[in-house]
Amino acid sequence: MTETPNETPDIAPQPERFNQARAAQAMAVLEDYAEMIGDLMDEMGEARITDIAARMGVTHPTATKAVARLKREGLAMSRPYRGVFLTEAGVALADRVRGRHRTVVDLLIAVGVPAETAELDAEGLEHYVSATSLAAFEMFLANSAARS
Amino acid sequence: MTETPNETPDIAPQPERFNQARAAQAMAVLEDYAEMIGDLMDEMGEARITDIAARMGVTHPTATKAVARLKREGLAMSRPYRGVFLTEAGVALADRVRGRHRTVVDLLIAVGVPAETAELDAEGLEHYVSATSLAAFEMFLANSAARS
DNA sequence: CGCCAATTAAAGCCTTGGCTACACTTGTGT
DNA sequence: ACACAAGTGTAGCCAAGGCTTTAATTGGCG
Repeated sequence: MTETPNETPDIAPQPERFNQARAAQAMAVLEDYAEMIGDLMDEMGEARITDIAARMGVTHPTATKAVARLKREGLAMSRPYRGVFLTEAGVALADRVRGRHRTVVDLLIAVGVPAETAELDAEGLEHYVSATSLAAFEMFLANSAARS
Repeated sequence: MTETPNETPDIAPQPERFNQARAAQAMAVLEDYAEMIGDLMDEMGEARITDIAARMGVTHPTATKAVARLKREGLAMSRPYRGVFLTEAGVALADRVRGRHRTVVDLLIAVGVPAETAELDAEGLEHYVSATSLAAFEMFLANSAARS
C-alpha cells in the first residue's frame, strides 16, 4: 500500500486533518453561544432567550435549541421561563473563547489586516486556532510590542 | 427600540458577522472537495469517487453526495460509473483555494507556528480568511521576505 | 464467455442548526 | 382581577453532511 507496485501514484489518504477541522466545527457554535451568554450575563445580569437570539441573529427556537445543547454539555443551566446561566465550565469556556478572540484579532491587525476586517474574520477564524498556534500568536504579539 | 426608555442597557443585535461566518462555513466543505478533486486530477488524470472518499476521510456515499452538491453548484461534472471532473468554475475554485491555503500556511509559519501545526490549522482556518485579509497576508509575507 | 470482486449508486437514518407556526406562561396594566 | 402583550416553549419542516446497508454496474480473469 505504501509501496505502490508500479505506476499508480498511490492515494495516501490522510484524513486526520479533515477530521480535526470537522471536530472544531462541531464546537464552534457552542463556543459562540457560550461567549454570548457570558457577555449578556455581564452586561445585564442575566441572559434571556430573546436577547441571545437577537444577538446571534437567529430566531428564538434556534436559540432555545442551542441552549438545550449547552445544557446537555453541562455548560449552561436554565429553568422554564427563566433566564439562562452558565455553569462553571461554561464560564471557563466563555472566558477562554473571549481571550482567544482578542488574540486572533490582535494578530490579524499586527500583520496588517484592517481592524474592521480583523473583527469580522476573527469570528469565523477563531474556532480553528489550536492551542499551539494561539501560543505562537501571543509570542509574536509580545515580540512585536517589545520591538516597536 | 434603538433608544431604550431608561435603564436597560439595550441589546444592540449585530448578527451580520455571524451570518457571514455561517455563509463561509456553508462553502467550506465544497471548497475542500473541489481542491481534492483538483489534486487527484493533477496526480492521476482523473478523480474516482473511492479516491475522493479515502482522501477526505469519509465513506463513499458521503463523497457521492458531496459530488452531487458540486454538480448542483456547477463546479463538477460526472457520468454514472465514470470519474468526476471539475468544470472551469470548479478548476478556478480549486486553484483559488490552493493558493489561499498556501498563503495561510506561510503566514502561520511566519508568525512562529510550527510547520506541522500550521498545516493542520490552515485546513480549518483557510475558509474564513476574507480576500481583504488574504491580501494583507501576502503583503506581510512579501515584507518579511524583503526584510530578512 | 461467464463469473466475481471492486466500484459506484441508492435508500434510509442520525445530528446539527436553521426556519415557521402555534401553544402556553408570565406578569403588567387597567 | 383579568386580559393581553411579550417572552418561552414545542412541534414539525428543511438542507447539509455524516453514516450503514443494500443494489447495481463494470471490468478483469479464469
